[in-house]
Amino acid sequence: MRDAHLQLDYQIQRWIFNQGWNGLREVQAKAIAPILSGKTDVLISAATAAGKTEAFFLPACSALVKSDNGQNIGLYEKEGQGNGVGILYISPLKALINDQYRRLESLAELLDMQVTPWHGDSPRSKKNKQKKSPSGIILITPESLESLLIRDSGWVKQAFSSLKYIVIDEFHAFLGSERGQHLLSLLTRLEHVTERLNSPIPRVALSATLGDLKSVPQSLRPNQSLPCVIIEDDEAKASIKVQVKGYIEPSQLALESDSKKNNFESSDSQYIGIQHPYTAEAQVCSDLYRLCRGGSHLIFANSRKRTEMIATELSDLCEHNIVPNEFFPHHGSLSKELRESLETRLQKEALPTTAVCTMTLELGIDIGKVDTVVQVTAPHSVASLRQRLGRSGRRGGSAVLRMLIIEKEIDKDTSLTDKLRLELIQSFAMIRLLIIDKWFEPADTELYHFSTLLHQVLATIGQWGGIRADQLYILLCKQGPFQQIQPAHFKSLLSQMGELQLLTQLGNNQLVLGIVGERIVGHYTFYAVFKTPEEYRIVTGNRTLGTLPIETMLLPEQYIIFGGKRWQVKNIDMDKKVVDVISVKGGGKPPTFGGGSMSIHDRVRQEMYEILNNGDYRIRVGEQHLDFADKTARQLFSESIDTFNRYDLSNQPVVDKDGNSYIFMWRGDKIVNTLTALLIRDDFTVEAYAGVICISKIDSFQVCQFLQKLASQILPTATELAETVPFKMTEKFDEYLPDDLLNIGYGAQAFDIIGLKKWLEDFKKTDLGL
DNA sequence: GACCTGCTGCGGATTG
Repeated sequence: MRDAHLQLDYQIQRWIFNQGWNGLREVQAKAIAPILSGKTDVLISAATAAGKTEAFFLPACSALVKSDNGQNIGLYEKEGQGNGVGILYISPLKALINDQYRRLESLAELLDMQVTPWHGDSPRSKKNKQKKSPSGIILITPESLESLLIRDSGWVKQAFSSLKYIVIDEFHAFLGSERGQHLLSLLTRLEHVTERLNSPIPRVALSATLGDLKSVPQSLRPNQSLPCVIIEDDEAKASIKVQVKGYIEPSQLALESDSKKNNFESSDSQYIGIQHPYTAEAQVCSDLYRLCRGGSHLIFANSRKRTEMIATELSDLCEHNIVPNEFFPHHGSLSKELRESLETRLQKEALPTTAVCTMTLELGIDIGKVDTVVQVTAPHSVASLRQRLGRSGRRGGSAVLRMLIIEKEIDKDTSLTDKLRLELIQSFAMIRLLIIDKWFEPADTELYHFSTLLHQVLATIGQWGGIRADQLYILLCKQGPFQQIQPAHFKSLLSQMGELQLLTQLGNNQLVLGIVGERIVGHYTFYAVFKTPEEYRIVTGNRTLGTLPIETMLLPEQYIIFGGKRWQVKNIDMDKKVVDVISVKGGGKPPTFGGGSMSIHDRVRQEMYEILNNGDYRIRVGEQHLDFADKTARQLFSESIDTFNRYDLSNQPVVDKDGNSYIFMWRGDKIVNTLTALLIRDDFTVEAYAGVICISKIDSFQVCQFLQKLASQILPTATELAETVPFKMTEKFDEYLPDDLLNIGYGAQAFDIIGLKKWLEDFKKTDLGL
């Protein structure tokens, strides 16, 4: 293995030597032979910054150089043509393509190889050069590849006819999503147009470490026409340090009496900011200021709204204390300029910098390592917690994670779910699953993706002009990734598309685009398969601050927080989708951002039950119990345990309170959704929050009777249950789907009938006292 | 009581 690099082209060995590297990393050495062979797919799974991209590009470029030596180069140059593109690199982010382009420059120059960044913002000149003379490496997004296939498939056929490798960066970011399904379909269509279905182009997937590696090759190439070699990074993991800090939000009553007495800065508060009533949020910001100032940190705040509030508060604290600001927000609605200036500042490491961010800084973009990662409010999944934690741990030091959790002070009005401190318990559960079990949520690769299938039908017809239904089915569902789609589903889809004039069938059985289909495919927003809310541009003077998805009504004179500062709305142009704002000092109420529902995994909820049932969240290390909670978090935990025991939740899943019944399933949202939908179907008044189902004005005896009855019945299928749900359109092209497919797709995504069945069987046993 | 990603062709203004 130590001499693995000797298999590489001499010039590439020289390049490695010139980098001053101390030999190749483990994954880099292990990847050389399978990639050079060019006969298999390869999955390279390694932690961030383990040199995955070089692990691919060094052997791949080596293979490219060798096959080019002395062959036809003179002839092609004379004709003004290249000898075809050798490597197609696909990335989920434009920013990653730009990073990668910079990193490849020196190697490409040495090998005299053309490298072309190809996305919506990359220069037309570079694309034109590549168009004239296709060769070397293209770095592209799935959407740009779609546009090439539809608008210029003749060129694609010619330019990619001798393609040697397709490499997909950040493969885990695609896995299981609509966009991932789109990508796989694009790759099949590419093999089809270049007549390579029988001699497949090797696919190389680069990914952060994944849960179940064995299942990934199936996802990388659903038709299994090439084997796959898995290369894993075994390098020792750094240690992790975790702390959970609890905060108590004073009840409304306490706040009111506080403000009457006018003692805003109460005695135990270390709050050092602008005078306003004590809130847990203010205490959180005060602690963040103290913990983060002077270092380099990431604060994940879960929503853009909270991200803005915290970033603004921290900047205000800097101003108040007359020190330079070092806290900046980073999220998807901020302009590219604001985001990039922060990314550059983090990268340079010259000034202490803390980014308050959403998942925009979770993956991809190179910002180096930071001192610590802070999570404010519980993360939505163990997988994202893990990815965020991976950003911490400079110079081989331990990764440091702080979790700040706010729970409400208990008074007479406190709800049962609030008393259980479920957000805190969820945080504990996620930390334990990550550290003890080394578990995180797998991607759901069982979904149908009908919306994306409809998109691909339109795109493929757009690409070929006309195609027969049976050819379309074979291409997309047999050779391509839509392997779960039955011919009957496909027929139903096509006839609905015909009725809506998305397509038309000609006399010779060719399907062509209909009037509506032409309009959809012709519009530039067609290429992406994912849905985006309407965005308004936020403008002050001549400067665009960024964009904001507007779901609730925004009014003139209203105050908003944006880009870490306060603004007042002056004018709203509905046609141009522009909001004019002016900078203001002083308070304001931000608008609400979007809706949506979380999906907590089964295993997280079961771990929460285990913690409460055992009365212990600590991590056992040998004889010791490691307590990662601070004093307030411990107090909140003991309140939770009190409530858990008072209602006998260990044995009793249904309890009465204030005339309502609560069902504690301790299961994931799919199973909770399933029972909720069944209760609604049978006319109960139901609300589900944090995995707890509340049924209004009914006693637990009646609920138990209903559950008993349900346990002995044959449950409806997920599709049948979906028929009872009024609003099911979640994806971009759902509005064109026939009802039967919409129900199948929604049912598979939202419900888990088997999971509910198992829970009901357990319930039956406990309820009968068995 | 959630987040993120991406996209064309062309007309007009500006610059070398």
